[in-house]
Amino acid sequence: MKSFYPKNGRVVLHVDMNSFYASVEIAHDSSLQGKPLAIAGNPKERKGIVVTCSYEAREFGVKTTMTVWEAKRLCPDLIILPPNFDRYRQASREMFRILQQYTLLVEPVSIDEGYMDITNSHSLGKPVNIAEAIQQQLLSELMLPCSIGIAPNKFLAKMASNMKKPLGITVLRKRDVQNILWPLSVVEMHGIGQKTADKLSAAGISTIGDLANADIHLLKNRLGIRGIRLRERANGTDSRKVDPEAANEFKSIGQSITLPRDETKQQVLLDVLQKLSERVAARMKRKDVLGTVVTLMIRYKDWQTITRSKKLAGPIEKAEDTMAEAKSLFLKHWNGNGVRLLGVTMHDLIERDRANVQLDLFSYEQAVKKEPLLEAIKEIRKKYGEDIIQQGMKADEKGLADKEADSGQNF
DNA sequence: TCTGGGGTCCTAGGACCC
DNA sequence: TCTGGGGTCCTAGGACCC
Repeated sequence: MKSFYPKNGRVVLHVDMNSFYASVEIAHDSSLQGKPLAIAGNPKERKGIVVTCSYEAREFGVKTTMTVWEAKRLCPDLIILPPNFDRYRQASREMFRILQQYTLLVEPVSIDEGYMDITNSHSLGKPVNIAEAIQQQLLSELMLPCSIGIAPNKFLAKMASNMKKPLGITVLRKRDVQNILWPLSVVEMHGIGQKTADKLSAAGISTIGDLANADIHLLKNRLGIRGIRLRERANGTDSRKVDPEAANEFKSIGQSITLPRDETKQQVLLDVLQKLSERVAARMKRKDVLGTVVTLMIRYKDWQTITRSKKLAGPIEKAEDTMAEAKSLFLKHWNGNGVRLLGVTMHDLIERDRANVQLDLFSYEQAVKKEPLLEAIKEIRKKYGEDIIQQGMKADEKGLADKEADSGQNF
């Protein structure tokens, strides 16, 4: 019997939960079954946009990101529930636990979707049978429907899972790309939004097939390196590995909030900033990381949005430090106009263990300015032992000792 | 009554260094 | 004397996704 993908091919699944938040609510309260349901913020706090909705609601034309009043107009009987993220996170954990029963090569992408590499899971059966088993188990144990794409790489698996909803299973082989993918509009492609679609359209590229066969230099000119990559994807090529660790390597932690009304009072805004800083610091603490770049986001009442960031001399973790940086950015850049949204984000995160070493290197740099160099180096040695001191630092130590306390030195 | 909140990745210009 | 080019860091912002 021929294997599913011959010659070193891989078998990747993309599991995509169907209208996840709404499905979790229905699983939690069966009286919602079969009714038009939307998960949305409170319209009185002007956060009233639809985050997810049930398929019954979709039949009325209700869509994600629609305002609540718009959705209500289309579907007067629409049931609206506020999001319960703790409940969704719990359901998400249970869902990934099930996926991991099939293979440990599971890469969560978001709360409700993930990739699986089942290339070497022959013993579980054929890919389609594995997908069916996963879909059935999620449905019977969690009462949550999903769609699954089966393909030789992540991009095609993602495109495949999107083709049949709800409860679909779609196989997309590389040889199907021409027939199935190429006729579609470029905006259907994962990674292409309206802006990029407009740019492509201006260049005479409207279908995925056009993109697959477009001139490489033209794409490079218009879209940069993304253009090259998108063209490869349009040809069914994607070499990204399924990486179970990817979800743990997050790059930033931020909090933002849309204010109840456009706000011009400085003290009120600073109070909001304080709350945001506290929450960011709490999350950094929970994740055992420190941050070295802080970004402030201000959205004005006219929707104009600015971000202002600062690279710090050393990593920070405390709420008061985060607040101090956010506040100084705010006072420096706020133009006095009504503010609609404020956000605080920490980037360039490092794990606490490594951060401690870096903190001491930082204080070492400071110490260099005042103390004899070799003393400061000995201090650090004593604390961490020889091996933790980087090669470069040892090299620098020699040079520095010769020069005496040259405060311009940087590690 | 338009427009949430959490992210990632990429680009581009200026500073600075060699 | 009139003037290169590459690399990295920092900052701001755009595009996209769920």
